Amino acid sequence: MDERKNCLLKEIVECYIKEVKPIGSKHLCDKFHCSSATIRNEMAALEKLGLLEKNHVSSGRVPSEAGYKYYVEHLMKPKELSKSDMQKLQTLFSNKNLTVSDAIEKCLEIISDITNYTSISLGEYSDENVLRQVNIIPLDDVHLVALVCTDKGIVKNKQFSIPPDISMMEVVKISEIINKMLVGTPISMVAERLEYDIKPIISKQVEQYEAVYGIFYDAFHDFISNNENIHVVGKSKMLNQPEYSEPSEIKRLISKLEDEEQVRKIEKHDNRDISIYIGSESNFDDNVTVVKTNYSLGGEEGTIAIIGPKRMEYDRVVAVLNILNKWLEEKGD
Amino acid sequence: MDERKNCLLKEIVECYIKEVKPIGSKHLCDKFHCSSATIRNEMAALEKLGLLEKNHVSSGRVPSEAGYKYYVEHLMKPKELSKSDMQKLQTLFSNKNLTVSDAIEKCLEIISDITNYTSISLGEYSDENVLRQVNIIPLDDVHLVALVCTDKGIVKNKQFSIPPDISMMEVVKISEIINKMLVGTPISMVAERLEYDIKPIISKQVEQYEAVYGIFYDAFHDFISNNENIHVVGKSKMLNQPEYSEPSEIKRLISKLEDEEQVRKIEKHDNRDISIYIGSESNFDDNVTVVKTNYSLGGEEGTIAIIGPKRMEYDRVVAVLNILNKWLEEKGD
DNA sequence: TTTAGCACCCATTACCTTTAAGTGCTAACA
DNA sequence: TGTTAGCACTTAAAGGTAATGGGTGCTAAA
Repeated sequence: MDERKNCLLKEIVECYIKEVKPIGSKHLCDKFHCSSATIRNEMAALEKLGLLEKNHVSSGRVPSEAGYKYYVEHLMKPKELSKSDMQKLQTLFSNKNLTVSDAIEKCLEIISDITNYTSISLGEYSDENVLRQVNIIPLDDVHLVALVCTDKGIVKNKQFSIPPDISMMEVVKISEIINKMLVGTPISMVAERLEYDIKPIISKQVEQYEAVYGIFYDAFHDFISNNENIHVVGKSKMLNQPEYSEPSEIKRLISKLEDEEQVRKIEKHDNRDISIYIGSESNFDDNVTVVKTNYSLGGEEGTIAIIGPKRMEYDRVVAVLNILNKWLEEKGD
Repeated sequence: MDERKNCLLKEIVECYIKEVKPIGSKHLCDKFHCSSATIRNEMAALEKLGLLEKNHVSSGRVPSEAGYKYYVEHLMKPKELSKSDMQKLQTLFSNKNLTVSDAIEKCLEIISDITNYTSISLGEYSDENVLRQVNIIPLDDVHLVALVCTDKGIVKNKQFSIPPDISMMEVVKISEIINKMLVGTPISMVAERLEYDIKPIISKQVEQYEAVYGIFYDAFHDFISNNENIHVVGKSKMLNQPEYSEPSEIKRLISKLEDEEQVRKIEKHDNRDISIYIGSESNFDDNVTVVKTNYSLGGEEGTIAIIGPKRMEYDRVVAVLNILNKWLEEKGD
């Protein structure tokens, strides 16, 4: 890989990203001040290295997966964002009063808007959340709302109807015991401590303790199990990409994006770097690239991912995520 | 419209729904014990009545919008559901412990599953919800969670940071005033009473009352303005319909289904009947039919709508909604 | 009122040809 | 030794033509 091959590959990748057509040797003569034959020789070499591909024997060249990878790792430089893109980001940054989940949602919308790709978030409450308090709010004789609140301000509520042989007072009493003993426990540990620390105590003090225990178990369990916040924004954006001109391809992709199980295959990222997973590396679909980064914000942490075609505008996407990352970091601490 | 024309139209509509191909006269000879020429005469008559259409001069017939309408109003009979469909519904009905929004969501999933069409819900909290209590839960010196709870068990929470010159105690004090005065007020009226009944009082008792007032205003405002619960389930189901074989059509539809503003054009229905809006009547897209019904469940009321192609299996859809309706009614009261 | 017969219509398909874009290879050149 | 011109070759895409098949409306006779 000499200097000229690097330049050539860079040119071919970037040109292909723009034009979506296989690149022929003639198109590059001018830029490289040489004849098409010379370019062809170089291209043949790049193909031998596995960085370029042909669709058929006499077609122009297209970057291979390895070619894209080499490009993002060695050749690409993040791009300056346009004025209008920066403005859109500013509207997000200036909005101070968003809740965590709204901020992330808004984030995704803006990403989708300025990149024209699909964006997703995979979030969950972090272990920084410790139990702050449990409230029982009676609605009437048989209905109550159980409220679980963490010190990071995440609040979940669940409604219950209690069996007729249990008095509301007993439930409230137990909530008080929990408040005394479990406050400060990381939210992920609460279920366990409920079982081993609380259950033995209430089994002595309360008659129908199994039923009452169930209420609290459910309330916490709900907190934990609804822990996964998955959002997918801009599903239809991908359809504007020229690679989705075949109905069958469109259906395949849209169905995948609709299917939470499939989306969950995009695993969480584990650091703040921006990582790029191309095609088969994406773990989601061989025809897309997934770009990921991490966030940690107000007791929730997770991954933001952008899904685009393999010929994604990597330089812009990385630039957007860089800026977003900086913002999330400031906001997170 | 004599008896035979009715039969013929019914046959054509139902056949077209199954086959998705224009129906020619020959296909109906056997069933009607007459020659194709006779059928052709009748078809020409039905076309003159505006109930059938031709794609081009020598093609078979296709039901017109008016034809579908006549069919659903005069000819269609709700179908018996299959065993497996009934079983799927049973899994929904047997699940007792669902919250309102989960129940509706589940409902939509099952509808989409058994009809293979897209289903949506447009819900909002009903005026049956009256304010039950407001809680202020301090998180630390400057952060608090405001909690609004209605007697139907709908609970919303919102986190605030309070300005440094306001003490937490003042906020709590005002929450007590609100609890004394506003409990029992329909949730839609709270903002108004807050302005006219509460504000004058606290303006005397609290120094920085504007800021504190803002907190409660925001908390309630959020309750009201996040009032619209829109869910769309099974967007990709429509893509399995043979009418969506053109990329441009697919994009158009998916983009519409993704766009909340567009979906909102499907207006709320106002009674428990099942109503059918075909094509241009749908207010959403000329190429689809929207079937609507109403629900009222645990303090939330709204509309469930099914979006399918105009050649929807009306008889099955109506049957499903009939059963669902019955269940929602039982559960609602 | 129903039917057979016939002329006619047109979307779809298959097949063929042309065109344009591009390649690899060879041999000559600097 | 790297570069280039020239040439034979490949292929997808576009265009043109013809055949096919499913359908119609109309007329005239039963």
